[in-house]
Amino acid sequence: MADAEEGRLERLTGMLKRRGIILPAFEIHGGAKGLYDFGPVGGRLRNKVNQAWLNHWISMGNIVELSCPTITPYAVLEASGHVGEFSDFMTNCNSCEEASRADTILEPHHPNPDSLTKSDLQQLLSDINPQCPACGASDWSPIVAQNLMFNTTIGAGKSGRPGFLRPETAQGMFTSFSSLYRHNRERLPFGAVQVGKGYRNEISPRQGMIRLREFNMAELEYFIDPEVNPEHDFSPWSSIQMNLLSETDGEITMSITDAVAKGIIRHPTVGLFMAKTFDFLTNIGIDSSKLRFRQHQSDEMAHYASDCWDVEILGSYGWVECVGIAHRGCYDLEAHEKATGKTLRARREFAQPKIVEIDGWTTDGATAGPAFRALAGAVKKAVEQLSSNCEFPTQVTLENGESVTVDLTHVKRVQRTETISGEWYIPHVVEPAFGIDRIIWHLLDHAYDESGKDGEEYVTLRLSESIAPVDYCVFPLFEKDGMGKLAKEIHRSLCSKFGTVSIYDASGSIGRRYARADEIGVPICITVDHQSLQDNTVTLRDRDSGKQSRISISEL
RNA sequence: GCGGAUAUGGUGAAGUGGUAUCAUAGGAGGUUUCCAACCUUUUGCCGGGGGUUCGACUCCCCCUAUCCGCACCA
Repeated sequence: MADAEEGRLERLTGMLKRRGIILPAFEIHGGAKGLYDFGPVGGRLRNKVNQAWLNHWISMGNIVELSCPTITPYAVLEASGHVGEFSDFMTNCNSCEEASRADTILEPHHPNPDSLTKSDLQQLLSDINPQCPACGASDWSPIVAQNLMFNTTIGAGKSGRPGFLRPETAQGMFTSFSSLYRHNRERLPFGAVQVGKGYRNEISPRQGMIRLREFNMAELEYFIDPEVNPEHDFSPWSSIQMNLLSETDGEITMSITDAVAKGIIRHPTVGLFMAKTFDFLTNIGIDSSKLRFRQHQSDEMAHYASDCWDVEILGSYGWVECVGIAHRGCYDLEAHEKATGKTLRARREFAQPKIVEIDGWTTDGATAGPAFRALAGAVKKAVEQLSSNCEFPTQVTLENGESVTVDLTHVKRVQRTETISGEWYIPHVVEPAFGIDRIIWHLLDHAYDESGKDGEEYVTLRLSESIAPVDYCVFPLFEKDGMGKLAKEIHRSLCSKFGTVSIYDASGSIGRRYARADEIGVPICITVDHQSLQDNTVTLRDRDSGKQSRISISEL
């Protein structure tokens, strides 16, 4: 990176701190790695970005907002695969306090200890009781899962259950599937969104806002029927050329519309969310020339995913992944189904009901029960597999390999016609996942303009009006002669409007006040001057053009 | 986690074994009829903990944080 660029990064970081936008957290106690504050200006900025994001998706009409806990029971993240995929099992030597990976110290005693569950690993550790590689003792503390998730205990003492701070917001939306399904009148497609905190105990957070231990994320889970070919209207994006980095075609410039038509984007719904993500990011002020979609390589994707595109944004740290849009198949709902035994499915009605002739056998509980006792259940399963022309008595083989003789007194003929009107299936999910902090970083990076006027050093933060943290600054040209009083009245009246933030500033020269406002990206400055006292008008000064216009106070 | 560098007002920097200088910013007052002007005045700093020393911001050790490589990044 060029030296000039590095200097810019330092000046930008300094400005963000000085102006109360983004600051290292807990700094008076020495700070904490990977944790940042959004300050008096940044807090509002973050909130507006979150709101813009929520509104963007909820306006689709079939997407609802959820808010799930950040504290998550162990079982939930075990089902999702995070415990297994995301952890190392650690144990401490009780003699020398040295921490070791349980699978590593058991390697000589098991072909693949990495594949064991926690309890199996604990069992093996207790059985073998290997020597500590550091001190030679054989005294190990119980195995604990240690991974990128922050673990905690839900409840106190012996009744406490293990849990984690969530590493993503998605799982709460999967576990709420039944409620979502009912709310949406059992009709797909529908989606759920959630903005909130996620936590990952990164080994080494870096690059300021880019890798955090506690971060703001925003995820959308969009549930679809895999057998329905969606007909999305891509016409709004047909003439917008996007930068695509395709797995097969490399770097190309093409509209989303064409990329879906050509199959480069493998699923139309993934394409739709890519297009809508592009709209969102450019609407809030990301420079579209510094935005690209990068398709995951097949070996880079999770095994269950069929297509995944990252949105990468170019900023002071190079190209950074800020959004991931993944087709996750039925992986997540299926995983929670398996773990809980609950049904997480949607119903699909057939165009024509299927008529099924059932002709076979089942057991007669009154006779088979006493006859087979504990085996009766298995016998019933086996009998129901028999063909309709079976003759009794007959030998059936049970699940456990045992063979029993079943005669006619144990069974009943089943003959009926069933009409099956539909079937239950596990919906597929398309998941756009946004790193809000990274997006905010790039908004600031792209908006930060030091070009100034006449070559002087002058900073303007050219934030989009939709996310600017402060909407107005109100200045009296001078505080005397009643200008201060009138300006304060205007300021209070603006603040009382829902969702509007105004700053009153009477300190320093007018030029200095404009400069302060420009540095935090205030789009409009309102100045009360002598004429205001005569005719109740004020000047509006536009941040980006510097142009002034005069309007009546009542029109504000 | 490994290697290297760094840590001084809000920000950016200078400096010293005897408590600190500069620029800028902030507050108050004055001046000023619209883009960091000027005058007066004022506020505020040696990351934390140990050690050496009569005395440590300065030297040594540990910790924390920041930056740069490497490793890690579902």
